[in-house]
Amino acid sequence: MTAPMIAILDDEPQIRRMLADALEEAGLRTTSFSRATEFEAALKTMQPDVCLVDLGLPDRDGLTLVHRLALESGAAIIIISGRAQVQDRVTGLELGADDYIIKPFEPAEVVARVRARLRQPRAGAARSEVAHFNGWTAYFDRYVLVDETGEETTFSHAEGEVLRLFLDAPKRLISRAQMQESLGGVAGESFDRAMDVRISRLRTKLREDPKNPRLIKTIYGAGYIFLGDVRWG
Amino acid sequence: MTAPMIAILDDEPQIRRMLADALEEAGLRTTSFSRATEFEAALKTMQPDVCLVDLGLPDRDGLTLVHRLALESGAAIIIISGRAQVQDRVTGLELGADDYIIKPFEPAEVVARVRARLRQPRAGAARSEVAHFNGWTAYFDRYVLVDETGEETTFSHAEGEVLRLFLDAPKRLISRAQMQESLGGVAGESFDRAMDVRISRLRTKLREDPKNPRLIKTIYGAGYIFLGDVRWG
DNA sequence: TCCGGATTCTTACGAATTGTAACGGCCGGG
DNA sequence: CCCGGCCGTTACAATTCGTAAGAATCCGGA
Repeated sequence: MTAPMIAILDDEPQIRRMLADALEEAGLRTTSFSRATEFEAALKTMQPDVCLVDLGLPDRDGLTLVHRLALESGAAIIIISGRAQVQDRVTGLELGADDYIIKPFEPAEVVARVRARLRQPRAGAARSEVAHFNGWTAYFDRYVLVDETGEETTFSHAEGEVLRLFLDAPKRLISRAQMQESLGGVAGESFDRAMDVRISRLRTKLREDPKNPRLIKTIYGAGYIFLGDVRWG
Repeated sequence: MTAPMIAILDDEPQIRRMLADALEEAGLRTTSFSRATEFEAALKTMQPDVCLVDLGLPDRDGLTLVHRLALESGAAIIIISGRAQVQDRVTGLELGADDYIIKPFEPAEVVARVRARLRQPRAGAARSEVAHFNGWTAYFDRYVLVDETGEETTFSHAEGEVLRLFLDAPKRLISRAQMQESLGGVAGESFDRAMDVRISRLRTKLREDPKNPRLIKTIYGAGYIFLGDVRWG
């Protein structure tokens, strides 16, 4: 497991230095850029986990850059800026930044905020279509489920939706309402039964013992919990 | 598609109001709490997407609460605090908060920061909920109770609520009133009987001798005491 | 010690929730 | 047009859990 990579974009050398020192001391890797063009070129080959971006760049409008980053890269974005107005902060965040730090800043706080970003699972990082859990492997692109002996079963689209929901939030209660929402059903009505059936079918494919389900657990009156150690990729 | 739910915890009514107004105007749902105990009780049934937590609470240490939240709930946590020292911010963030806003704040910025949190996919906080006591092991995530010989019994959600209450406060008197509150029952009514039944069923699963209960002791006219050496984890 | 009222325990029952088998409509490929 | 898989619906079984009711227990006062 290599250390997370933090990209720094700032035109003032001493600020780059200060940030890089603090972050590296915290056990993170860094790369610094002084101009947006360099930075963008580097992004084609590099995938940083967090980008620290100064808004006051000479060669490009910082906010546009932030917006593009937010849309295209999977990295978390932290703006570092001398512009302290509330309106600046709001627009920065609305354009997709994850945090906004005002100059002058304390390196320790920057490190803490970077760490907070690293705790989040990365969003855009091209989500894998393969998940492993408790001896099973699910290939969502092929709609195939493989058990530990290598035997294959296919699952349908509807079953896959439910399975993905579980694998995205393992060991957490998923309420019926949440499930309906995710599965695009209209509340109330007899859609409840449809959901039950989906889950029932999925349980069958996972060879669950009806009396003692190990993976998909029902919480009466509340929802479901998927117990399983999930690893994507 | 229901709007995301934001939980607000602050002891000052006017701040709660200000936050709730701003967030609701932005199309989000809110629930407010003035005390940590209320808040924690509500979390058992509710799953907010973001929690706004004031650190200066009268009835509990805010940082401890934040730490527990970060470990156990999947929600994003934003601290709102009057304490403006860098050190405060760093420890808050290190303990698991996702953001740290200093009072006095601009509602617009809070909304923008909440939105930034909502853009992230929720992390799957897999808390291991295991407690050992007197030869028994309770797995709350699996709703399973294992005795010293390894034999398994499942317990229901309602039973689990009671058991958790006991394990959280061993060797302490738990009054009926407290129990009703924690179990979400409305006072008065005939909910008393329901509680009796829950405890009765739990006693059966724990193989208590009705004449001589070793674990769940009744204090006539007062409540119950759970005797048992509890170790979590 | 004995008695009576209050409190708590347990059993039985029924309403609500959830599981699953069976049926039938829909759709795409021969 | 037929066939087969997918998927929602229906119907009925199984589980959970609150309520009612009677039994058991506790405690203070005679």
